[in-house]
Amino acid sequence: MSGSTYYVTTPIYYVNDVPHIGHAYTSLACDVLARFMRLDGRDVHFLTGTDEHGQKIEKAAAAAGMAPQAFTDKVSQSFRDLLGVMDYSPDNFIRTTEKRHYAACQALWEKLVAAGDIYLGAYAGWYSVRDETYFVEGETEVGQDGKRRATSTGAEVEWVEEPSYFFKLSAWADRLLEFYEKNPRFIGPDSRRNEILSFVRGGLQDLSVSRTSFSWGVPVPGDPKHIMYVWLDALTNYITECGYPDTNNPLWKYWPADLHMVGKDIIRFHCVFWPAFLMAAGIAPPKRVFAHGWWTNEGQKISKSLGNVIDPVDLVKTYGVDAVRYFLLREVPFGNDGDFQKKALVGRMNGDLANAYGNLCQRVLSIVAKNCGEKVPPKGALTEADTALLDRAKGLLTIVRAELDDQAFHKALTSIWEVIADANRYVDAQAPWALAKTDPVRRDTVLWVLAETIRRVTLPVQPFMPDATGRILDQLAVAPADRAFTGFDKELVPGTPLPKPQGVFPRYVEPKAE
RNA sequence: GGCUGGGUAGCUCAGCUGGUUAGAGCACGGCACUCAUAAUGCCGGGGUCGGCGGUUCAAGUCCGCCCCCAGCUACCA
Repeated sequence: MSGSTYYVTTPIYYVNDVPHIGHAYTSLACDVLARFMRLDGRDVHFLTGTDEHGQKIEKAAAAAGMAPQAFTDKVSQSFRDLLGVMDYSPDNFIRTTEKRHYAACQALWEKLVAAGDIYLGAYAGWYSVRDETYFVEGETEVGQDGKRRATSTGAEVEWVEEPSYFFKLSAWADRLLEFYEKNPRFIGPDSRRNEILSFVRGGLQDLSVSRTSFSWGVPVPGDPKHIMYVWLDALTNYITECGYPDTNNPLWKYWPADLHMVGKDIIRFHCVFWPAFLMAAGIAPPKRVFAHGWWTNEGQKISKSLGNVIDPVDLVKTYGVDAVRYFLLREVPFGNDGDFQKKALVGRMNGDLANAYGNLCQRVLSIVAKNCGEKVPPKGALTEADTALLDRAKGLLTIVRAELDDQAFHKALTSIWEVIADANRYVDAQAPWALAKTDPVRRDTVLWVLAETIRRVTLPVQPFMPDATGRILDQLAVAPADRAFTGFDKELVPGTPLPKPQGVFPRYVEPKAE
């Protein structure tokens, strides 16, 4: 386990949009995993980036009077800005407009052609000249005048066929089912796995993988009128990063990816199309794809038209990055949809962070500071209560590791906070302030047990709240090198000088004026 | 319509292969304590476990029917 590679990816975000809570959520989950695995000694590669091709971008750029590349240079910046705001730690930020990505896409294409999985056919659909786009049957309706129109735009549509290359996806259904069977962890959570299985069991159609209706994208080798359609372009970024087609590239060691984190809307691309492409090209599919849910805002579906889009930058400004990170991963079972409520966020901030965790640190560290000469107190003989608490804290790393292996962030945090609650109970039961008068030796041991418990609890919280936990570990004088999990069993050494304690998780008080 | 997953305390949810008085967190009420960020701890109220019927010594936990909710049922990133 230690030293082994861990490659985790976010989807590449389409730059047609500005970053919202959904983007932040996906990347946050990846960031926590990446940070955890690094602390756990893994050789981590964490990739995020932007998808910058396609007709929408081409048109948006034209509308802005800009060249497509200049346009995407500009709008992809907001996604790069989010990295700092949310404290993400990617190893690279990939863009589909990079030259190496063109090379990778074209190499993959040629591999698929050589394998006989791509053929030239015709893509047919209901085309709206006005919208310059195709609609599927279900997106259109026939009016009273007998004419068929796009339901969403009201524009008249006509049946059009254009030449297009197809990928023989229909031939891959059985092999995909066999792959799912042999790799039960390939799709998470289980509910999504069921959906994908039933979808593939229902049979697959060949997939149109090129378009001639726009030019902003990767040209098809040997037939540059054709531009690769979204699937082949976007998904390929994951292997572009590793150097494909150069499997001697040092980064190739990270493939196959350990985890593609995605929103539930793009699970099919990742769980059906992508492994089929890869298997057809003789490349190993990723080990796992996990689809998380969506957020609603105070019970309402989020949409631009409703004007209730949640801006992660605003959240961080108001509540702080650690609280936002904690809330998003603690409030909702990861994989489920969740409802974003201010009062729930404030409840978590004040209840879980300020009252339970922050106050535990503060009450313990301030007694230590006042009674133990601003040093780690001496550790005497341990009672049953002492070892019971310490043992629970010692067990956390194994528990959190297992939960994160399943992307069960909420369970990992719940387990940690149970120990925090135990520690608060222990403080009350041991009453070190009373021992100060009767048995200062025992008091010191109690305080040592508490400080050591805080240290053990805090190490696995680091990936979730890197800033606050860093400050707590500073107050315990834990050396940076001992904050990785190799330091988990390095107990606090009595006599180590400690800095003056300071609150780390302030209570959130609603501003007076709204 | 079909498929899948759900309907358990005010809210969010745990309850594995059926077995003592159905649990947790939050919210609410009372008490204790005072080291601490008016924090913490203890106690308590509150549930026809969607409905009806069945199997069983025993069902939230199995079977049948019904009601309700969510997701999926492909070319939009």
